[in-house]
Amino acid sequence: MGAMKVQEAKARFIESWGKMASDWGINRTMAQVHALLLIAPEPLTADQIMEELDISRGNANMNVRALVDWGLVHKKLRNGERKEYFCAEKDMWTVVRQIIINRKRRELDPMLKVLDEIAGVEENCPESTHFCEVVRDIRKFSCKANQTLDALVKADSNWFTNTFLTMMR
Amino acid sequence: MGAMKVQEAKARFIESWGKMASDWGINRTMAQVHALLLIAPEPLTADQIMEELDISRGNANMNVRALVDWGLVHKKLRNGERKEYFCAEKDMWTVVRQIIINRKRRELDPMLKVLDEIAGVEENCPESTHFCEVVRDIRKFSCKANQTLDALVKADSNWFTNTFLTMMR
DNA sequence: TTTTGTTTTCAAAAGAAATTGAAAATTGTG
DNA sequence: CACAATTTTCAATTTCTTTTGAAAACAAAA
Repeated sequence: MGAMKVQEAKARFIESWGKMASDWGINRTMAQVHALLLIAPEPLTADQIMEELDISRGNANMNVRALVDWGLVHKKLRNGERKEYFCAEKDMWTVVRQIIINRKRRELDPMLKVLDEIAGVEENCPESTHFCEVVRDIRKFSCKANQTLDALVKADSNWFTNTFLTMMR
Repeated sequence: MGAMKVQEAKARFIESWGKMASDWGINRTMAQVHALLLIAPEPLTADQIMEELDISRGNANMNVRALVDWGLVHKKLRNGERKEYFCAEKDMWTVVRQIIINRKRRELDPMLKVLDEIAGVEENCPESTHFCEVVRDIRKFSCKANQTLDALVKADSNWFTNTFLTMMR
């Protein structure tokens, strides 16, 4: 069997990255734009993104901006040019760290807040006692996960790949 | 400020659990059924789930079955009764482990397979060289994540809460 | 200031996903 | 077997999400 052509490989990468993201509750197009910029050797303009992915200007704009908000894509300006160029953060550890930071803030933190509040429910019958037990257990666990993620975010790339993973053997 | 009433707290828990899940690409109702069973002191029937969450029979059936497939809910039969009862796995470590196992199999594994395939693309121009670099970097990272998750799944609850998290300080 | 190139917005349309509910299938019981 | 209780299925519907594209806003240059 012959080796795959680079154009086919790129298309497969963009498709899979998008599929994976949408499984994880992230807009498919946002992930495809991210994938496209990850494998682009040079920064791209909005027009190039529209062209490559065959999407509208509004869509391209929205999703590029979301990626910039997530800290996964950077805006680049070239002197003498009015167009904006975009390029993806290529360091995988930084990419993962940014994703952890964002999802933690948007999803884990609000859940922890709710758990805190409902853990203080009045406990005056067997039903509420059982409820409190379950909630406190989940709360304890979530706090640990929270701490772990904080530590991971602070850790640097080498620490992660070397120390942490060797230990995991 | 007075303590929250248990009925309100339960409703808040079910709502938040569902919200969090849908952010993560999981059917909201599936998570609400899960939340309901987590805080139910006794196993519930399909009819009780329909009643509590105000959903249709078909919906209740689909989502309970999905939860059983995920290993998060167990079917219980009472002798002399034809109805099926359902109760949630209450051990949080088991819950998290099951979720990791399922999502890994459904989403990480297929992505790794694609990365393997496209990492072998023919490398005969600067463009394909850059592409290969990026893909191999992502692949290396994903393999590490994969190993880490495997180790986590094998680890037991105490190991997680004690060893791992203490180290994370 | 006016023109021109570029980005942003957002209401409407299209598309995807979840839900319903009634019919069909299944399963235990007399 | 026939009956009754229960679960499962799935086409039609509803609901939620994403995308489009044209108009508005913006910003650099003339």
